[in-house]
Amino acid sequence: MASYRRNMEDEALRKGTWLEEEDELLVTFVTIFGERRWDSIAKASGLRRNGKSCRLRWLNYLRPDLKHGRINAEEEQIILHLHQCWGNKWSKIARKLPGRTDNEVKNYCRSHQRKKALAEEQENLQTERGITTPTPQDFLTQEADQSTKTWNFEYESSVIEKKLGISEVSTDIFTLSDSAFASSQYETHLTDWISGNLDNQTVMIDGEECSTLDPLFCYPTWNISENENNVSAHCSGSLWDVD
DNA sequence: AACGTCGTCAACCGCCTGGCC
DNA sequence: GGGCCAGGCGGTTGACGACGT
Repeated sequence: MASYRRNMEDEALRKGTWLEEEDELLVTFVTIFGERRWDSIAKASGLRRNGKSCRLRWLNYLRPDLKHGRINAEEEQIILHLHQCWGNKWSKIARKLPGRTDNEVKNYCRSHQRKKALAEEQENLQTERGITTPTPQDFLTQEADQSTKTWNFEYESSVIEKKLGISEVSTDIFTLSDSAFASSQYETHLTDWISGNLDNQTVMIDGEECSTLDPLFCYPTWNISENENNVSAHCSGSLWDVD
């Protein structure tokens, strides 16, 4: 009998796209009841939706603090970096982007990954045919060779390897492997840094205003001092000031 | 204009977790 | 401790519009 009643209730439930009237009703009842007890809201409002559906509609679409519209370049950088760091922790990533939902972040990442996969596929095809496209590292090395003796990517790499205690290095810290990063002193620091700095703040660096959301702000600046006995390196920039 | 393909986004589903009794 | 329930989360699907042919 109970299951029969449940079936009848389920059949009466609406699914699919929300109507404007439903939205208005939901907003009214969330205003009264607050953002909880979604089953009660669903029943009290007379909406033929279940509590989960109401909650989702509110969180992903109706919440007044939501930012509607396309993901901008700054947000894109944050999403991609944090996805590299945390993996598919969509809600965790979304919390660092005010006004964005986990659903938006997830959808964005998926379409981005699809594009990336396509690009890689094409790259592989080109490689098979013997055509290669230059990597950022190629440019770094070229530039270093031409402009200054102090900046040599190979040299920098080995210093960074030593500093982080890893065998492979990337100029993009977020692409470091989990194990390499977890074993370094920077792991805890980075987590704290991200938590503390992903609100858009303006800071002064070398007399210039910089946003803490600017991806360049995340990259280390390596100060290398050399004497007869040893070579020491210290990386600077707010993210890299461990001490 | 008609059709097919692709990308985006909203919504649903199932599993998991935490709180309460 | 165990069952129940509400809510959170990530994966998946389907609708729809944009764009190309």
